[in-house]
Amino acid sequence: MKITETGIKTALRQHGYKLTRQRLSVINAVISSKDSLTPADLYNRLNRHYPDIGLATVYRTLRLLDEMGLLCKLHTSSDCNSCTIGAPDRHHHLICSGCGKVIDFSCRSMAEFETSLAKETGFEIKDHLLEFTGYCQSCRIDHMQS
Amino acid sequence: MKITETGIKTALRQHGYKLTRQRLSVINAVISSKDSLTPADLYNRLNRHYPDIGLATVYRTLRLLDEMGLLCKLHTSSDCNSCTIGAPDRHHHLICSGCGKVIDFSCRSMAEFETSLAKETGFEIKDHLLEFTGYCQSCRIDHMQS
DNA sequence: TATCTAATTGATAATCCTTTTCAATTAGAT
DNA sequence: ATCTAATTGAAAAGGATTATCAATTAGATA
Repeated sequence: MKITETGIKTALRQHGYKLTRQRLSVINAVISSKDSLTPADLYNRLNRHYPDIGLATVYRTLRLLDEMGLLCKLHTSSDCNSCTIGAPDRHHHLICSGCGKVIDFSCRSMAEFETSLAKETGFEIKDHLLEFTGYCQSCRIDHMQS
Repeated sequence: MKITETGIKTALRQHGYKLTRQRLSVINAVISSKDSLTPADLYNRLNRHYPDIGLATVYRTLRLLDEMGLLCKLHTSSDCNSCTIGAPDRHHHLICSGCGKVIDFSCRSMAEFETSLAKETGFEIKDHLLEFTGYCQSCRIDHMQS
């Protein structure tokens, strides 16, 4: 299920949070980005068109999204605080080491794997995090040419 | 392949690093712990028996282990800086949300899955990170009793 | 629409966590 | 035993995140 601006607005209202200009601009920046963003990335990007936004508000809005289960944090080798929009309870990402692009993928066999792993180990699995890193198609070509 | 104190000593020598009391104590603390430890955890634990060790040395030793490819960082929901000994290039962990215990597991089918995913998406996969969180066998029992 | 109130904001200070600096110490070569 | 460069601990510096607080504002109410 894709998360839209409308969906997030609804979620904010349902949680009793106000729809402010600042929150909406942060949310739109996260939604419209193809790659993952750190709080500082977001702040810099927003500042170009909206010079008065505060860094604290960026952090606060991200925390809000996180609380509502609409933010997904990535954990690449270099950075653990960048994020994308998305339900964080099941992470399935391809992250390009070249350009930072994030590709979601679905994995039907994961549930099955989880079940057999739980049976083997006696572990009650509640969540998982699965991220592949490497080079996306266009970055592979760039690599070959250089 | 299990990583031992002897193995790490050899690695230090091969990289031209000196075998100091401080390094060995940090390394032993990481090796002997069943759950993952943050730098501060390590520092506090070491301080009990070795009051003069500096926090900076703990950080420096962890970085050294990381450089040599002997440290594996975990990324649980609450914390991204705890670590265990182990090759970090292929993460396969079960992490107990109750007691923090970390269980390694092997996954034969992952390579196969990786191949088909690469074919589907054109992505050249270099690394992955896979962590399951939940409750280990003994914590499940604790939960039921309480 | 005007008014009201509590939530929200930006700026700044405070609080982490981590790295750097530097003089003193020490491992390991000779 | 001596020497030298690596290593150390303490403290300062740096960076990221959170808390504080007066001013502003969203959204409810009349």
